[in-house]
Amino acid sequence: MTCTSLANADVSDYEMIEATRAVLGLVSGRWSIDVLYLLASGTRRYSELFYEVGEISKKTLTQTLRSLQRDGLVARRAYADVPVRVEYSLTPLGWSLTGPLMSLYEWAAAELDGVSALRGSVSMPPPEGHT
Amino acid sequence: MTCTSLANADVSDYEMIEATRAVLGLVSGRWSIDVLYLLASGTRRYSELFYEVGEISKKTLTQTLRSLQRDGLVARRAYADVPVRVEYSLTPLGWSLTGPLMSLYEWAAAELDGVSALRGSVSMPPPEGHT
DNA sequence: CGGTATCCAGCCCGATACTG
DNA sequence: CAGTATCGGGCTGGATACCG
Repeated sequence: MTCTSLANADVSDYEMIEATRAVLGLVSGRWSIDVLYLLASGTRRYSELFYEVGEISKKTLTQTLRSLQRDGLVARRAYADVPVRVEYSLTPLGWSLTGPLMSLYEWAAAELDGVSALRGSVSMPPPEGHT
Repeated sequence: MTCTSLANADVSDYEMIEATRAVLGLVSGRWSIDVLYLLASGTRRYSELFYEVGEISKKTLTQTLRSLQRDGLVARRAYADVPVRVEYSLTPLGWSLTGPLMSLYEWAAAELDGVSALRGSVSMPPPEGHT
């Protein structure tokens, strides 16, 4: 079976593939992770996200936000103030996803040791020559 | 800090974002997960993967394999037999990644319960609550 | 401030055909 | 069997300008 690291060996490969890929799809956007992590540290206004993410365009930030919103990971709240104010935050579902996401980070930190190998492009020192 | 769900609150947001995105990058190919899960259940020949993955093209399968290979997740082994034979398998690093990947699947199974909420890609026929 | 509209570039992926 | 070569299409994301 596939899952030696877990107990539920009764689910099909196909089901795991589909589901895993679907989850990956939720955060596959170029900036999804950035937005998720930023919102994990607190509610933000649109312009705060725009500034803090860095090089993102407004169009793409909006797209990213809408996508996360549609998937139920992020909540949008608009206030009728006169310079308009909109705040984004993580939903409970969004929060729950930070766990699995952290396990990916943990893996990187443990296996790739400091992530230095990941910056730019991943170049692993070959544990043994592959022919 | 950001990580209320974990203990290591001493790493920067930036570092987590970079690392998490890097890991995501390793498996971001359309077929990476399929290949990884398939290889997780045992070594396969090229043609076996080609058949088992389903709708993938040879070019894309090769690309996916090369990418996973470059990242150190998959090992390639060629035999000089006369109908050429090539076998692919997971490296220890590849194996170690199946854990974090499973936690993504677990999340989907727990939070999305049937994956129906996952846009378009996953078409679950009739929801006959299995628990 | 918080977006849209429009145009455009790059990348990933597929189909088909050919090769050692 | 296990690829490579070539052409092409769709989708994501960027730049800029404009709007309530």
